Amino acid sequence: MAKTEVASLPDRKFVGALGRGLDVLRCFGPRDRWLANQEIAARTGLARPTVSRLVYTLTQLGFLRHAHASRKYALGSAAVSLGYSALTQIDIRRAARPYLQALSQQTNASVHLAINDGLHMQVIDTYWHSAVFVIDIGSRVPIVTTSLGRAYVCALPEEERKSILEQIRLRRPADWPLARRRFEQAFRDYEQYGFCIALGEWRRDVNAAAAPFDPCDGTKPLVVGCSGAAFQLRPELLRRDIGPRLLSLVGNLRSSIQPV
Amino acid sequence: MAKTEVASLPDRKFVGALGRGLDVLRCFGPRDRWLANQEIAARTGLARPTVSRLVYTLTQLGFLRHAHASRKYALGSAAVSLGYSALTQIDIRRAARPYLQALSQQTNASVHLAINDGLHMQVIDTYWHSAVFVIDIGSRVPIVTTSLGRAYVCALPEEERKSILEQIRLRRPADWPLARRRFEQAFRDYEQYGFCIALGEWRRDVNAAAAPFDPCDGTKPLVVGCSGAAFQLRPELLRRDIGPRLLSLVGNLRSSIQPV
DNA sequence: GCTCATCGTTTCGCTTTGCGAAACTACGTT
DNA sequence: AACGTAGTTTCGCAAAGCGAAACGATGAGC
Repeated sequence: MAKTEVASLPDRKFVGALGRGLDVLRCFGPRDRWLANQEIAARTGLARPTVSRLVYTLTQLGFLRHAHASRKYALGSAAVSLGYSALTQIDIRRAARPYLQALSQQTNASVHLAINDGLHMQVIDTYWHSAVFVIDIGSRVPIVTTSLGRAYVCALPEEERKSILEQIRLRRPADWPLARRRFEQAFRDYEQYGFCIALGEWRRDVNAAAAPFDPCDGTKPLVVGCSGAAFQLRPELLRRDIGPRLLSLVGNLRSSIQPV
Repeated sequence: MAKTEVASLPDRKFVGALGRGLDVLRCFGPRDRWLANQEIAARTGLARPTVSRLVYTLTQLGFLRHAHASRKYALGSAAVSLGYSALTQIDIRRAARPYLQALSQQTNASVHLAINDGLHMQVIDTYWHSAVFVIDIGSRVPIVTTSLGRAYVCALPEEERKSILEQIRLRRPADWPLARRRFEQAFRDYEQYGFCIALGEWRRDVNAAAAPFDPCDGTKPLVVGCSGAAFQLRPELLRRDIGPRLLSLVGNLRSSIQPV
């Protein structure tokens, strides 16, 4: 009765204190760069003294840093390090760089490489020409309304796909009917052409196409996407030109990492 | 007596289990992408059952992922996410991009933006022309032997500088006499010119210069550096041309973020 | 096939951790 | 000055979670 939810799960293997600490770290994001102790407590549902200690620990270890003026915390350099260590492990990123750059130049549009994290896609590399519409490295975009997200979901095995869609349904029941129809269309596109398209759904006046890339090493698929102003990337262009280019990019990428 | 070192520090505020879990995460790096349970145990000095539980917890939360084949672990997508969340918080990075790119083109050399993490500098953005010598985003370079590291240390307030140098001394007592002389030279450079230089110390045939940038918001200084083949970036060029360019870059950067 | 070695997981009892109510402190505000 | 608010510290106690040892799984050597 002391514990609220964990009581039902007497998982002896799970180290609670570590989980709570990581929950604290997860509170921080592009939206919430600086958080006070109490905001963290509110978000995580932890008692304030607990938060106080966790934050102290995380600060000691460099995962958080403290702004004395505002009495708030932000992610620290150890978090950056960790993320980059994680990043360099994705060596596809490095292999893909020249291809992305080339595609960006050929199409005069932005090109992105993204991985999945929960119900978002996280952009891990990007090239853009016009600075009008910028998704920088590190941006996160929703899975439902973007071509990046859809291509990812389409590439998943049946079971995982259902699981993700179910989570999306639960998250926003109101939007589900529309989202579902759109996704089914995307899935037909994917089966027929091998890539997905989204027209002005996430941001008005931004069209995009994306194709998945399965590294075939047991890890989750990555996605390569191309996006730009709607008046530039007309649906026909995306379908006839950009989409096939994405597919050929993915093909090149595959053969360039295969020998290794 | 159960605890080895923590016993002397009865720090009631420090949450040990969290610290241990983060230690596990820190084992992973560009060098060690895949680690087995026991390797982690060896590195962290934790008992194997403990590692087993921590790893289980971290995997549950997406910070590690498991390769069934090799029975090893690697950093997972949550780690990438966290790092990127941390990254986007450094908005100087975004502001600096065009300047870095321009400098790289002007000098035909590699340009880096780096932050400090412990006794290393972590590269958070990079531009290069020749692919001969590549420090990719996410690379970590030592603090002692690189211009990036020295510029950082030089820019620190007296007390912190001493603390870092002390750590370096303790880490590698044998190298200290040389490191010290080199650093003192770098410090004179810094005081006189505002930037630091390193000639072939970290990698033979690679020369570099770097200048610190203090964001003046209480956070640690960043460093901008320029490096390239020794035959191209001769000492005189670094001192007369590249160095001043770095200073002007830093100045531009400052004025471009000041209004915001 | 059998044994032995190695690595990972699970069990289990004991100690210590580390949680949370409440008290305390430090600021800012009315 | 009194009050409100956010953060920290105290303290007693439940239980978290650590580590020795047992167990299980996998692979090598013969």
